Amino acid sequence: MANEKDRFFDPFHYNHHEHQLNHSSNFPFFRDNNSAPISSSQNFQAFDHHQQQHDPSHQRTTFTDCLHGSMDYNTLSRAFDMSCSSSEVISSIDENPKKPSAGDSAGISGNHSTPNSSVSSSSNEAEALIEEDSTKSQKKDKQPKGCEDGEEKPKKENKPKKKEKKPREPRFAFLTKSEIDNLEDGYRWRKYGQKAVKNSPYPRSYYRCTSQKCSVKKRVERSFQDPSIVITTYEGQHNHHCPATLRGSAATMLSAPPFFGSSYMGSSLPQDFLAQLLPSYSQNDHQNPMFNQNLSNNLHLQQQHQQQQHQFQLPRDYGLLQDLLPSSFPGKQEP
DNA sequence: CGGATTTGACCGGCGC
DNA sequence: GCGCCGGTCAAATCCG
Repeated sequence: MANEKDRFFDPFHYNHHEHQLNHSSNFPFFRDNNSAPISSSQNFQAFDHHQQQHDPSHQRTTFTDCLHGSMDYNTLSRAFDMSCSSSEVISSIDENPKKPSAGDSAGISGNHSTPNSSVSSSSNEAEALIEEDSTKSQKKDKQPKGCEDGEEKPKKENKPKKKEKKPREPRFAFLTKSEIDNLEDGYRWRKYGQKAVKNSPYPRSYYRCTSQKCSVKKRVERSFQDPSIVITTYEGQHNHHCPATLRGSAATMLSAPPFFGSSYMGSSLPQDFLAQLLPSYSQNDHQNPMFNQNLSNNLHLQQQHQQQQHQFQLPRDYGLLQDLLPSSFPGKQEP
C-alpha cells in the first residue's frame, strides 16, 4: 500500500478510504502520452490556441464548442480534457470508484448520466472521466427542518423510511495554489461542517451554496503534502447564475488575493509535483519527446498569455462561465 | 437581529 | 458486531 498512494496525490481517493486509487481515467488533464498537464487557469484564447495547435483534427476546437450543452461538469471535464497546459488548477478529478451496492435503486456506476447533465453524450470518453458511481449514499439530504410539529426532534430522528439513495453528483476537484483556503469563485457558500482529515493536519471544510434550491456543495481542504495547495471539490451543478456579475467578478479578480497567482506555472512546475498529482505521469514521460514538446509548448503559451492579460481562472471561472455564455447559447441556463 | 460559522453528535458505509 | 471514517446536522455562538 505504500506504493502508489504515496507517490501520487489524488485528492479524491486520498480522501476516500485508505487512499484507494484509480489511475486509469481519472485525470482528464493528462491524456495518454500525448498531452501535457494542464490547468484551467489559462485564458480561453490560449485554450483554443493550444487545442488547434496540438490537435488540429479535433472537432472541438473552440471554447464555444467545448461549452456545447449546458455548462456542467461534463462539459468542463471535456474542455479540460483537451487542453492542457499548466497547473494553477492542477487537476480535476472525478469521484470515487466505489462499488455500487446491490440494492441501490438509483446508483448506477456504469453508464448513468447525471441528472444535471444535459450534454448529449457525444463523447463517451469525456463522460467516463467524470462518471462516478453515485452510490455512496447522499444519506440524508434532509429537507429543511421538516418536523415543525414535534416539540424537540430527537436530534437525529431515526427516519423510518429507507432512503432511496440519491445519486451523487459528479465531482470535480481543483487543485490551486493559494494562501487562503476558501477561494472565491463568485458563488456564495455557507459552511456547514468541518472535519479533521485523517493523516492530515489540515481540516476539511464543507460548504453549501447559499442559493435556494441549489444543492451544490464544495469541500475545501489543504493538501498535507503541499500545504500551499488547496483542494477544492465541487459537487453538483448550480441552477442559478453566479451572484457576482461578470464585471464585478472581473474586478474582484483583479483585487483578489493571488490564489492562482504563483502556482506551478511555467517552467517552475516541479517534476515531483507532477508525479504526485498525475497518476499517469512518470519520470519516463520526460524521456518522451512528445511529452516534452507538449509540455514545452504549453508552458510557453502559458507564459505568453500570462504576460498578456489576466487569465480566466478556475474555479472562479467555472462560476462565471454561465454568465459569459451568450443568452442565445443553447446550453445557457436560465436563472 | 439575522445570517454565517463553529463544533460536537449522529448516521451510514466499509473493513476486519 | 465493532470500530473507523467521511459526511451531515443542528444547537450554540459569533458577528456585522
